[in-house]
Amino acid sequence: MRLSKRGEYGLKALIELAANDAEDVIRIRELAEREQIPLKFLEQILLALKNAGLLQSRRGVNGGYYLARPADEITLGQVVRTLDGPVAPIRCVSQMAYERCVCPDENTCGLRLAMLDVRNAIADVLDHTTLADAARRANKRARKMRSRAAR
Amino acid sequence: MRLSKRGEYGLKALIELAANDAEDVIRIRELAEREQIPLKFLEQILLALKNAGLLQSRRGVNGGYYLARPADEITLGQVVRTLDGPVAPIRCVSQMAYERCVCPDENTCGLRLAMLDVRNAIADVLDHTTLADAARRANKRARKMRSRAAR
DNA sequence: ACAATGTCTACTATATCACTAGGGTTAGTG
DNA sequence: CACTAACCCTAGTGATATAGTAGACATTGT
Repeated sequence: MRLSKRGEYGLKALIELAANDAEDVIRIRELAEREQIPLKFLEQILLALKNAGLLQSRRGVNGGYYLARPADEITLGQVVRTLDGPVAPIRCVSQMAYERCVCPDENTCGLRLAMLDVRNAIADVLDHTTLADAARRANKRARKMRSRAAR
Repeated sequence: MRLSKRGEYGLKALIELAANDAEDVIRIRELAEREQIPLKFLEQILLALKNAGLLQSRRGVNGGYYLARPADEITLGQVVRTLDGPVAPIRCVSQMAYERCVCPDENTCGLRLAMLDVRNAIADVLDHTTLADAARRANKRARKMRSRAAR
């Protein structure tokens, strides 16, 4: 049930991009430093995200990355599936990578039915939380902390 | 986000045990054949489950395994945690294996807050589904199919 | 005694993870 | 035009986890 570092780093970077009021690019190095991510590893991750159509980039001097779509149109689910593959705990309940299992009848397999619930619970959260949501929640909390500190 | 074969086999075996009206033992070999699980691998798994207090066994002739508690008092969560470790996608939201992450403030980390939702969603299902539930759902469906076929 | 069962530990092949390395391409700047 | 700053792409690598196999040992019923 684990999110890989790949997934973790990718999400962090995208949330950072979402927080950084859209449309101005950010360099990989910048993101890597802010989030403490190995630079070359992050390169690969952002590239994969770009090839999946979630990011766009500008090359050369003053280059960098920016979100391919508005932050509230990119869900965490899309990101996780791109970087970590299927969200389902077992293949026979996966939408994106279904594979029949060995049990004689899928509809009478207690394990499968339970894991289907798990898959749906995970997908529900991941597919209904956008980068904008994640960025907003972070900022809201941060603002609350700052105003408390200011008193 | 994946359940290992270890976890899968363990759950299948326990659900099978739960379905097999309690208190009479089942041999490892029996379980392995019914569920198509490599015998020696299943041995290890059941042993781990026993050491975790979820199973009990009788040795020697007519030996075998049986549930340490009633099937409606063992949750899938207990099994998964025993065989696959923490249910949380990242350590910093884990109950059983918490570990601080690198972000400066855990309460303003957008990723962490989202993953906390995911963890809770998973735990909700796993900790509220018992072996009895899983076994019952399987049987119910099976009965429905049989009665439909009988008509 | 012996056969059928669970117990325990060690080993192994393969895959996956988390990177690192390094060369290539594009685009501004002096 | 040369140079440099950025992204692009592929290959390699060491460590760890996964999914088993193997085999000796312990217990119990007949």
